This record gives sequence, C-alpha cells and structure tokens, in this order.
Amino acid sequence: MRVSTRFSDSIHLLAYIKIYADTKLTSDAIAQSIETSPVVVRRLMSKLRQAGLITTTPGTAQPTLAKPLSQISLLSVFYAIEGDKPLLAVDPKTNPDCIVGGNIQTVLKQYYQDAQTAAEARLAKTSLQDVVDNILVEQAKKDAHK
Amino acid sequence: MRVSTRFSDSIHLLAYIKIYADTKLTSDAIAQSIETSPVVVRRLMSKLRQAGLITTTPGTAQPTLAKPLSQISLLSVFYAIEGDKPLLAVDPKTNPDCIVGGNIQTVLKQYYQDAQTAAEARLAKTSLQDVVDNILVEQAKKDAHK
DNA sequence: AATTATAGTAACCAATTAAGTTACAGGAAG
DNA sequence: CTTCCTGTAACTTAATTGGTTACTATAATT
Repeated sequence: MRVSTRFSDSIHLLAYIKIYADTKLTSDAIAQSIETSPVVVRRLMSKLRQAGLITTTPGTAQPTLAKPLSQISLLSVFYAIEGDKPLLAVDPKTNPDCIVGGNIQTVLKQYYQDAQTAAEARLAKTSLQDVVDNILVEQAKKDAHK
Repeated sequence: MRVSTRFSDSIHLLAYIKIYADTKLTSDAIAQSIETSPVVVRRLMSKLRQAGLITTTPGTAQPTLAKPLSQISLLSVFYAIEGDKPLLAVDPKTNPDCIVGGNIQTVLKQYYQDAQTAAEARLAKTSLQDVVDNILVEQAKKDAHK
C-alpha cells in the first residue's frame, strides 16, 4: 500500500502556521513548503478545522491555531486526519465454519488494539510545541555549521 | 490507503497449521479457511519460509512450523511479512529552503519511530501460542452455548 | 514409468486509495 | 467592483493489494 503522508503533512502545516505566523499564510505559501498543491493544503485544513484545531475564514488567508501548541498532541492531529482508522487491519472475511476462521477476528482484534493503543499513547505524549521546538533546534544546528 | 490483511492472514495461516496439524494441509485447504486463493496462501508461506518460521517441501503438502509456537511472536510474523515497513510515514519531499520543510523529517522520524517501537513491543509480548490458546477458548465458548 | 496432486512463482488483472489537478462558486478586502 | 483567496466537487494518475491464470518442477501413487 502506498503509505499516506497526510498525517506528516498536517503536522508540517500546523508547525508552519506557528513559525511563519508573521508572513502571509495562504494555502499556496504553505503548499510550497510541503511541496504539494494548494488544494491538498486546503483539504488538510478542512479536516483540522472540523476537529477544532485551527480556525480559518473563507475567502481570506491567515489560518490561526485554535489552541496553544502545547495543548495539541500528535495524537489529536492523527485523529483529526485519520479518524479512528486502525494501523493494523484484521481480515474481516474468513470461513466461520473453521475453528480458526471463526474466531481469529475476536482474538486478533484485541492484540491489534493493544498495539495501537501503545502507539497512540506515545503520540499523545508529544505536543506540537515539542515538534516546533525541535525544528528550531535543528535549524539552529544547521545555522551554526554555516 | 487500503489496509493490508497479509499480517492477519499470516497469523491465521500459522494457527491453522497448528490446530489442523492432523489434516491434509494443502494450500487449497488453508485458503478455504482464510477465504482467499491458494496462490495467495503460497505467497504468504513463501515469506514465512524465508523468515525461517515454517518449513515446506515443494510438490507436497503439509507445511510444518519451524519452531514451537510459544517461540514465535506476533512481531516476528510482522517482520516476516512486512519487513521494516513503517506504520507511519514521513513525507520525504518537502522544501529544504524552509525552516519547517528543511527539518520536519529529522524531527518526525524520531517521534514516529518511538510510536512504532511502542506498538512493536506490544506485538513482541504475544506469541502464536497465546493466539491459538485464545482461539480455542473462543471456540469452547461457542460450543458451550450450543 | 506414467499419472496425479501439489508447491513455487511469474505475469497479469481488478479494485481501492492517495494525492495531484482542474474548475468554479462565494467570501473578504482593498 | 475587482482581485485574492478559501472551500469543495469532480476528475486524473500512480501505487498497492489481493485475486487469477498459467506454467514448471517436485513428490507420491499406481
């Protein structure tokens, strides 16, 4: 499967809004940073708006963050973009007349959920503020080497 | 993305080999339990063989488990089938001349890896023996209700 | 030895999805 | 009232998954 970069791009987008807050934040400008099209950016922003993470006004640029960055976790971004899409999927269609096929979903569902919960717990620990801080640190390293 | 069921089907396959060890284990029989085609089953078995989890002989049925089930974790099955494919992907192509675009990969890679490691640790805790035990428990529940 | 059953694998096909593109209606601001 | 922009729908393209067909080779059976 082609792995989605929407989650990654959404974090990018939110960090961009913060770091470049004093520039003209059009979907076109953001798209140039992500190297995608403005429509893709607006699609992502639509999801983020619906999840209450940003506020935008139709017709005019300059989306703003609806909460302090420190109160937006990577997990809340993930939910905003991917909903409750599982990272691992159980095959839903197996032979119910077989001992394995008839019970595998019930059993695996639990283990998969445990794994996903572990990953989500980790995503919940990191805020967008952490991401922005790290981006600025990385940039400072680059600047120091110049 | 369309989520792959190969991991799920591989666990199914291995459990089937154990539980139905005293039947004729052709790829066709296994395929009927998974409700897929024999070729798909043989493809999965090819990966599992390469990873040293089962042994097979060309031309004849009856694949056998290469290790005790209790020594095969869900994680080792995952690696056998998916390799080191990440659960979450960082967008690899962003504008390097932007503070965000130029540093987002470095930063996110770390957080994504942490989340994946947390999920993998959970998968490592569960063995196929646990899965088989649970399948048999679920089946016993069903039988009791009849 | 010939036949039959089966594994292994390549090549192809169909369905799904992601992301890019085009197009356009409508809001905001000069 | 013109210009810039958002929001969204519709379409396109490319990638991936799982299913299918077809073939070779191996093992067991007769």
